[in-house]
Amino acid sequence: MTFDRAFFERSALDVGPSLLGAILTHHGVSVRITEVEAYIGDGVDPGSHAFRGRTRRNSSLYGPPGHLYAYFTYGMHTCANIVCAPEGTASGLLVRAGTVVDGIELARSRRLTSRTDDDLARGPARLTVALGIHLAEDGSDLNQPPFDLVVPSSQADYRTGPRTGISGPGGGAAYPWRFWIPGERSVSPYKKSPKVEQNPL
DNA sequence: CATTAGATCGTCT
DNA sequence: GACGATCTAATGA
Repeated sequence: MTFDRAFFERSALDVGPSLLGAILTHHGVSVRITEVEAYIGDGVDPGSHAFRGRTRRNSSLYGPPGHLYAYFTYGMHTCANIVCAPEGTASGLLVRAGTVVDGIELARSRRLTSRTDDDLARGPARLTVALGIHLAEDGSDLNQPPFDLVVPSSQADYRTGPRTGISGPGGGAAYPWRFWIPGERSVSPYKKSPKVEQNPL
């Protein structure tokens, strides 16, 4: 065990910044997390998969904190979330980007289209491929093999901005619920200098 | 570097 | 039946 369950029992908005710099490991590849997005549950967050309540797909988002929520999208991509908040509350952090710190050869072999090492885990779907995370692992405990997650002991320097890739009425991108470590080349290139707005919560 | 189009299918309405 | 919490290749400045 490399993290306390209590670490993820808080709101994703609080866990987000403190998770930056964490090391996520899966089947021979380790990544230092450099960018995440918070999604808070059920009815309050139009951008969340759980906005309209519990379904088969998003059910692990309601599960125990510190577990994996993996989903399939755009007909070809799998993305990974870390479940936050107490069990029963749908909240999570989409892991958007990271730097490969171990198993880089294996990561390269999984991401043959990647031209540079900076691109190996830049973007949520790419990161999932680099780590070799499969959709079938949805719901897995990140504190148990083949996963491992080491959370930082101190708060890293970070920035906030609007979430990316969210559309629809109500504008799920309205709030600065994206967190990243400045100066990291692995952060998503999209909307690099977003306007920072007030956090409504 | 910036913008754009196409790919592709599970999930929910 | 419509639409993604996206990525890549291609094109133009």
